[in-house]
Amino acid sequence: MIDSLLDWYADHARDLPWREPETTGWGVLVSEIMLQQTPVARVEPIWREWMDRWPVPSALAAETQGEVVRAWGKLGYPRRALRLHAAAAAIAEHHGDVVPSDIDTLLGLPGIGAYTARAVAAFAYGQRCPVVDTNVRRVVARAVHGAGDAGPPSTTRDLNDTEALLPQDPATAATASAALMELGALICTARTPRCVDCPVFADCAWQHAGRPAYAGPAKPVQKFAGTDRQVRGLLLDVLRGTSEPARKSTLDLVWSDAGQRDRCLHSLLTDGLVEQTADGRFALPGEH
DNA sequence: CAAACGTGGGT
DNA sequence: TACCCAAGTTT
Repeated sequence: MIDSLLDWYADHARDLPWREPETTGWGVLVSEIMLQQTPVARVEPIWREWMDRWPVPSALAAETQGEVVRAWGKLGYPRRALRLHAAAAAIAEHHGDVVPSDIDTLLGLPGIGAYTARAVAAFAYGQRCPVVDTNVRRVVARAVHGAGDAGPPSTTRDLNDTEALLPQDPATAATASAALMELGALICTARTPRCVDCPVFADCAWQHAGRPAYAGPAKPVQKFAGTDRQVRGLLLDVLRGTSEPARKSTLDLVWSDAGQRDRCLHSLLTDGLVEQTADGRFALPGEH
């Protein structure tokens, strides 16, 4: 199964810039953080800007938090920008401005969890370690277990299942990890899998089982309209758009419910995404 | 472990 | 038009 997957990947992998051989560990790390819960198409232009502007961790660390949040643009989940900024500072300070290759060391950095640590180890440093994201979990659920979709995550089982698929050679294993993710992104998709084009079709347990429907618990659907997330986004969007601090009265225009609006502004202050100036206005952090 | 956390494109 | 969903992490 892995051999046909590798053949397919060699022919069909997207030409994503962070996959170029010359990409540094820093480039890979930035891409992985940006790609968390965020589509490739939206990440690519921002990633290019960041690499031009901040080619090494210390360059990013030298910026204010506010400038980093502004440059994050509308990628979403802007706390990622703050954490990446903090990770860059730690890498510059404690790791010689080079992204660590050790998984446990990576896990100690802000914003880097089980997925991202292994993705960096594999894709930047060619290590043989299971890289489990939502794509891989879905591919494994179908191709290996014959289920219609992945059930709730189970860290140990997911890691073991994925590790069992990896070739022994580290560099090939890293490519296989990328290929599993690519298959999930392009062919073995969540909604309408393109099984007619699948390189693993002949070995797929889901096909052999007659493509049974997903039997597990329903996945919770995440609301957005009217939530604090939307209001926080609206508030932050105002501050990203101005170099001058904004008055409270300006921010009040983005949402009619005063209680919710104030709660959200307060949570942004708590998160460090917004700061209040000496004269009581509001701005992105570190820019006044 | 569940819930919070942005945003916008595809179906 | 709604709803689904996208390379997760943190609390």
